[in-house]
Amino acid sequence: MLAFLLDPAALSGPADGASDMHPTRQRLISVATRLFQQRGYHAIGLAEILALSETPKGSLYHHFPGGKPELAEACVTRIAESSLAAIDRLSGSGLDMIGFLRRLAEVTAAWLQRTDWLDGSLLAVIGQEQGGVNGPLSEAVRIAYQRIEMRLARWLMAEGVAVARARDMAATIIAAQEGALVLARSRHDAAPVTLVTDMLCTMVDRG
Amino acid sequence: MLAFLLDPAALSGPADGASDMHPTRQRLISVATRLFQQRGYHAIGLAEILALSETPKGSLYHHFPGGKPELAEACVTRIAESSLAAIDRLSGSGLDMIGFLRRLAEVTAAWLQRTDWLDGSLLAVIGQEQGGVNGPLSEAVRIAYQRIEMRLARWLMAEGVAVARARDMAATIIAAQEGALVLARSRHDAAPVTLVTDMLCTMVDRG
DNA sequence: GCCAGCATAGACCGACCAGTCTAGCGGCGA
DNA sequence: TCGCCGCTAGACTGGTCGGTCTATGCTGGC
Repeated sequence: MLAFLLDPAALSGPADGASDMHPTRQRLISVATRLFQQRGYHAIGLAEILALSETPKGSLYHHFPGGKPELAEACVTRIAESSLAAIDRLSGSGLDMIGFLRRLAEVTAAWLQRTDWLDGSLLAVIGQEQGGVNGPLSEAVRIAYQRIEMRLARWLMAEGVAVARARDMAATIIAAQEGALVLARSRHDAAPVTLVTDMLCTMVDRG
Repeated sequence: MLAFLLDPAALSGPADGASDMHPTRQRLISVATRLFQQRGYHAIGLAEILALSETPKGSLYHHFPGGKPELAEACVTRIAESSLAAIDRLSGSGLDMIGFLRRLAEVTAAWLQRTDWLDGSLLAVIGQEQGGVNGPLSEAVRIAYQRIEMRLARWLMAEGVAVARARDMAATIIAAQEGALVLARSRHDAAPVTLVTDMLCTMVDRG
């Protein structure tokens, strides 16, 4: 979910401990992530990824022998790690829970508008497309959500929320944000993000 | 969103005023809806739809001259109309708002488990895949969400909610439910649906 | 300078895609 | 009985898909 804190700029930011990654690999993941999160996994052909990233096909299969699925998996993992880093950044910035949620809504709304509603949640779109299919890709999405949820819960616990409740609240926050994103993109209107955030704030407020 | 009240059985139920529709057309929409909501628009080939519905290609293009996009549009519209009918049915059954949300959660959880997490929200997956693309298909999704939201808001108003607040609450309910569905499918666990419903109930309770 | 390897480069392939087209079925009105 | 027409039927096509393969840089260690 915090996935949508990310824009292409953030993707190549220092938050990702990926400076040691081969530039071609990095470029492929970056371009593929953007395309996948805009139109999903199946709608994007390798040709488009290769053209936009100015990479020949041979390089793709050198860095990702598993082809398209492996590349998508790398994108999912990358999004997860960037999200974890974003949570850590916020948790170290002195914001309380309400402040965090408000800030998240601001960033999300700005991102949606800036990308002209083109970008969406990579995890949501790939997760939905893979559906019940039990492949490594849907497994990667599941793990990504789980990791984000746990990190979020850990922070909520540090803010004084009880253990069991923290897990539940984290899942609720992620679900509500993802849904708001779906609706906001369809309507070309950031209002759902704000509305959902209001609700989350009262939830957090009451414990 | 109430989209997910629907399973294949419900789709061919009497709730749809489509008894006058040509059986082939009906069969195509029914099968295509199920496939699309499981794996999205682009992952499903016509061959699969035709095989499962035992329909030759000529018939598809007879009933849907616009081809795959027109078929998908019909699926979206059908989902919207079934959702409206479902809302009307519930609003006439004497349930209060909390009762409605609880019932929705029950039905959704049961549906997810029964379909082994294969089925998802047609509107969400197609909306995400189409992204910012301004085609008739994404427009159909937008309109579907809008119609569902308005019908839901109308009912909330009948339950005593103020006009402006009803619209906001309706959007929030849809967003939260859609997000819960995304997370639940990925985790193969209906808990997010319950969690989100708890939050929605307190929202509705406080007005 | 030379070799070894990683990495680039893109021609090429069979499979599959959505969509077109012609042919034929079957029931109903004249 | 005949002809019409809504509908079925599926062969066929051009294009695109993901993936493979061979050839060619390019560069750091010797």
